[in-house]
Amino acid sequence: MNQQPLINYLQKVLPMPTEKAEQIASTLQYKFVPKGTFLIEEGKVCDTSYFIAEGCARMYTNDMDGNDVTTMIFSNAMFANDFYSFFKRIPALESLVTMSDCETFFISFEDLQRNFHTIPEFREFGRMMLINGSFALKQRMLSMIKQTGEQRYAHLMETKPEIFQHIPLKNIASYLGITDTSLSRIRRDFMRKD
Amino acid sequence: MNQQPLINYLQKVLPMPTEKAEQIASTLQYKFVPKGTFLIEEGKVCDTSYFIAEGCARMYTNDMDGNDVTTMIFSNAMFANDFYSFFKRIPALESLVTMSDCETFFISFEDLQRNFHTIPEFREFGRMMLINGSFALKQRMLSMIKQTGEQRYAHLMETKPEIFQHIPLKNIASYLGITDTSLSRIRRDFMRKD
DNA sequence: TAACGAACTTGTCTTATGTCAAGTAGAAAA
DNA sequence: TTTTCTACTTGACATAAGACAAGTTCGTTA
Repeated sequence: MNQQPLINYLQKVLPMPTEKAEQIASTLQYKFVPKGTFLIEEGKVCDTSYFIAEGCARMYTNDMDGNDVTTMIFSNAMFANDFYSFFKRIPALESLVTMSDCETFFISFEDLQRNFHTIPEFREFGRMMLINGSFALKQRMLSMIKQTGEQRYAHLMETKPEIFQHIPLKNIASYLGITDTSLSRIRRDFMRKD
Repeated sequence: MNQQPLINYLQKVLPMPTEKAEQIASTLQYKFVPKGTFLIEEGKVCDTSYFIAEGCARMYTNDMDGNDVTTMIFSNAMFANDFYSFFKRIPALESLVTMSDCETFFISFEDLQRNFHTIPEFREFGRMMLINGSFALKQRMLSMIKQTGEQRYAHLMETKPEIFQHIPLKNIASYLGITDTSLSRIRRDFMRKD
């Protein structure tokens, strides 16, 4: 239950004095979460927010044909949440499941609201996290328009190589917007190049 | 300078007493913006936020090959902004240009920050707008994964038919993630069906 | 040990979409 | 009026990626 990764994350998103970061960190509770645990379940209101200090999780939903589509991949030092369900208090449209044993710090909706009202830095931190999340989403959306599946794969390999150790390729494929068949061929071609 | 669309929008995003909405609305200033005006310019810090009460605008950026890619289309009763540039005080990566004469209400970064600190409802409104924006972005990203260009076109025709009167098809095509050639064929096939 | 199932690969064929180039139409400029 | 430009369309061909089906590999269960 080393809080350092959480403190570092808080300060990275919104520069603030270490004491403030420690104060905020102390409002989250440590929890070990084994592989295969659902942190968010589709259809239920998401009322806990998880910081994944160590480990890896996958958010997914089903499309009209019932196919499992990975919508987001969380790994070391990221906040995992369905903000839409969390803040609007409506059933989540997606599920979140751990893909490895995880070291997490969590906070309930109530405690988070209290923080919002009592710690201005937390408010700012929350805003920055939403803005950063939106930016990442927009970049990913643009990569769907501007790049090929192969380019998206190469980028993912560079930026988050660790996820390939925990997440099946078929799930990574849907995250990249391609089929598992295509990903398999892309990987074969990559092997041959190197 | 009828503020009603703005007041309606505020209350739609975050239900609040009409007096509160009117108070917030009074912190924005009316401005008529002719077609072809840049509200945000790539490379400059975005320090004004615009509510487009009436009219239509297009956000775009250039990809590596120098192609113009439409990243977002704003029309009646929407807030147009580059939050990433606005809140982080860094140069915008995109430009925003009006595609028709527009009736707008704008607010400066300073006034908005003041509102954040003095009007709790405004703070909540801002948070909700960010969350709604993220949700829309995620849906659009998923539509790039799960749907064909034709399906995305059909959806856009249903939800924002008005933009086809002001925005050239080539710009709409890049927004849909297809080429203008493909959009032209999709539209031809649609004509034949009906 | 054998059987099974999930993850992954590969072959074949199809399809959506892109690329490039030529052509049309209408508005704006000369 | 003629010219020019931009938006848009269309044809011919190329390519990325999907669909489907048949393996292969490997860990788990019986």
